[in-house]
Amino acid sequence: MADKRPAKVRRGRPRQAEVARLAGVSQTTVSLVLGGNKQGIVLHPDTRARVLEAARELGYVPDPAARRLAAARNNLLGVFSFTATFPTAVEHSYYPFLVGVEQEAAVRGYDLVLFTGSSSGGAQAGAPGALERVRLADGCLFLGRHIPADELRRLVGHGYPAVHIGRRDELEGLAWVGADYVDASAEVVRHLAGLGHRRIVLVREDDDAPASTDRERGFREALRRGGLAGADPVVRAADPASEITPAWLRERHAEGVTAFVAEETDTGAAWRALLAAVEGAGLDVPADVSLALLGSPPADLAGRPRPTGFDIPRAELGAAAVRALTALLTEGEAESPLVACAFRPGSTTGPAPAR
Amino acid sequence: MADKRPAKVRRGRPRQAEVARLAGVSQTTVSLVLGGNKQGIVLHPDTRARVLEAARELGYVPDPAARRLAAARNNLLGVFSFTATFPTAVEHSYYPFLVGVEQEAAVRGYDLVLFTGSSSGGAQAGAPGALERVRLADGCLFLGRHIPADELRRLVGHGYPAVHIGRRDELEGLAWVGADYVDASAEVVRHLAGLGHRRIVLVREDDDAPASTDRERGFREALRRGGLAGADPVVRAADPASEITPAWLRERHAEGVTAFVAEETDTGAAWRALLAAVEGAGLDVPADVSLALLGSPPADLAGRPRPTGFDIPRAELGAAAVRALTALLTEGEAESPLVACAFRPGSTTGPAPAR
DNA sequence: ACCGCGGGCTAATACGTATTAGCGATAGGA
DNA sequence: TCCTATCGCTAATACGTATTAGCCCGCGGT
Repeated sequence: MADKRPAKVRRGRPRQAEVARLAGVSQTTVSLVLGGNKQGIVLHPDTRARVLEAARELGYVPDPAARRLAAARNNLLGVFSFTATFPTAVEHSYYPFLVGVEQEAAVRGYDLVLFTGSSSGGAQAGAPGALERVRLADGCLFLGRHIPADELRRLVGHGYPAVHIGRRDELEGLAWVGADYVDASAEVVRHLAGLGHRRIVLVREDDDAPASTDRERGFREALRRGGLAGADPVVRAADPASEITPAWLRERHAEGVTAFVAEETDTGAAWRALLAAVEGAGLDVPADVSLALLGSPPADLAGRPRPTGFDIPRAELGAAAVRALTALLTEGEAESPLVACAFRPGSTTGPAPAR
Repeated sequence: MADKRPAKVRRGRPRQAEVARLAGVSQTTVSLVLGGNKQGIVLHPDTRARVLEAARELGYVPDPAARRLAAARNNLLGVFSFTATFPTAVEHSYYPFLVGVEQEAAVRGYDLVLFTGSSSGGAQAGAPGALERVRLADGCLFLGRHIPADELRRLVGHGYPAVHIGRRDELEGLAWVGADYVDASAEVVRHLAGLGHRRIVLVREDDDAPASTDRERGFREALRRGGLAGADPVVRAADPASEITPAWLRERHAEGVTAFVAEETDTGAAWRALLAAVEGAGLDVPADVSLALLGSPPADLAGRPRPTGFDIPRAELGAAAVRALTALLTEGEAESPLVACAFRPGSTTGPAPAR
C-alpha cells in the first residue's frame, strides 16, 4: 500500500479523539463522559458505557497540561521564601511550615511549586524580576524576614493572590496569617504570676520586628492586668551577651526580681545570655529564679532542660496560610487570622522563692 | 492605530498577546523573543528590546501548562513521593533529599513542583491516574518504598523522563541514583580489621530489600579480601530484640567475636538490640567489644555516643538525582550512578582486645 | 399541518504558547 | 530592468481538553 502516511504510529498516549473514534462518538462526548459533565448534559446510558469501555481498552489518561490549560488554572500554589530556601541551618524553622502547607494543599487538591527563590546559588537569585516568576502559580505563599516590599506590592497591586506567613500589616492589601504572640506571651506571664512571682523582667533584642513588638505588648498587658506593674520591666539589649551579665542578673535578683523572660529570635541570643548569666551568678533554676522563653529553644540547645514558654504552631500556620490563599482564589478575599501558640510547661519555672 | 487601546485591567496573568499589543508587534514575535527562538529567526535588536521592556512592565510569565501543551519545556522538575510526603515521622529521612534537590535545581535554573502525591488525606491520593499529573513537569523525581510499578512503567514506557532516588533495578528503563552501600559497608569492615579485629559479626533484619542485600555483600566481600572468612558471620533476625540477647552476645564474645556490626533500617531495631545486649552483658564499648552501624543512628539516639559507621549523603543523592534528570532532559539519557557514603569514625570502635 | 419541547448528541471555539509557512520590502547581481 | 536573496516580521495552525451554542429527531398538543 502506497503510504498515504506512515499510519501515524500513535506513539505516546491515546487522546480523547481516539477514544471517540473507537466508541463511535465525538470528542465532546468523550469529554463529557470522562470529565465531570458539570453542565448536566443528558447522555444515553449506553453511550456512556461504550465510551467508558473504549477508554478502558485504550488505557486513556487525561493530559494534565491540556486540562489545566483549558480550565485556565493550574491548581498550583507557589511557595516563595526570602531567606535561603532550604539552608541546613534553618532546617528547623522552615521545614515545619512546609509540612502544614503540603498537607493542607494536598487536601484541597493543589500541588506546590517551590520557587528556588533567593536560595543560595539560585540561577535567578536576586534578579530584578525574580518575584514575578511566582505568577506561574495560581497564588503564592511568602515567608521570610527581608521582603522586597516594592516588588511584592506590585504583585498584589495587580490582583495577584498572595499570603504572607507572619504578620505583615504595613504592606497594604497583603493577606497574612500569623501567630498570636500577644496572647501567648501573656499566658506565660500569667503562669509565672500563678506561681507567685511578683517581679518579672523581659529581655528582648533591640529590634522592632512585629514579632518582638507583639511579645512585649502581651507581656506588658499581662503584667498590668495582674497588678504587677512596677519599675520598667523590659530590657532592650543590642548585644545581649555583653549586657546580660552575672553581675546584672544578681543585682536584679537582689532587687526582688524572681523571674526572667527572653524573647525568641533566630539566634536565640537573649535566651543564651540569660542562661549564661544565671549560671555565672551561681543561681539555681528554678529554685532561685524562674526562666521562660517566648518561643522555641534553638536547635543546638535541644539537650538542655525544656524551657517554659510556648511553641509556635508552624505546621498549623502553614495550613492556615493555604486556607487563606485558597479562600483568596475562590472567594476573592480572605481574612488574616491569628493562630494560637501552644503553652509549653517546661522545667525552668517553679514557685517564687519565699523572701 | 485603533489597536493601541490601553490595556484593560486584566484580572489574572498577562499573556503574550498583551505584551505584543503593548510592544506593537505580533504574538509570534513575543514568543520568539521570550521563548528560545530555536529557529534562528532574525529579529531587529530594537524590536527585541521593545518586547523585553513590555514584558517586564507587565510582569509577564509564561504559562507552564500552555508551554507544556505546545510540546516545549517548562523549566519545572517534579518531585513525587510514594510515602506520605511530609510525615513528621520521616522528617529526617525525606527532608535532606529535598535540600539537595532544591539546591541543584536552583543552580540549573529549574523550579520544583511538589506533587502532593500519596500523602495522607490527599485529594487525589490513590486515584488511578494520580501519577500522570507529573506530566505537567518536564521530568520527575520519585522516591519512596511502595512504588505503583505499573503506572510508573507506563510513564517511562511512554518516554517520560523519570529518575528514582534509591536503587531500582527491577523496573526496566527507569533511571535511578543510589548510595553505594557495598563499598561503604566494606570500608567499615576494613576499619575494624585495621584495628585488629579478626572475627566480626553482622546483624541484619530478615528482609530482602536491595539496601540490605548490598550491605551484606560489601560486608562479606571485605571479610574475604581481608582473609577473615570463617564460620558464618551473618545473623538474620526477624525480631532482633528477642534474638540478640545478652546471653547470645556473651557466647559470641567467648567464641572470639570482638566486633558487631548492625545494618540500619527505618526502625533501627538491629542496632538497638545490639546496644541493649552489650549493656546487659556488662561489656564495655569499645574496650571489650567494638560496635558499628551501617548507616545513621535513629534520631532518638542522637544523644548517645556516635556510632562508628557511615552516613548516607542524602543531600548529595538528591543533587545527583537532579543531575541525572537534567541529563535525561538534555541528552536523552543518563547513567545511574552510585554515590559514595561518608565514613563516620564515631566512638564505638577501638583496638581489638588482646586475647 | 404547525408549533413547541426535551432528549441526545456534536461542531465550533477557547485556553496560551511554539512552530511553520510565507509575505513585503530592500539590496545586489545579471 | 528583472530576478533572486536576504532581512524582519506575521498569519495560521497545532497541542488536548472543556465549554458553549445549537442541531436533529420524535412526540404531544392545538
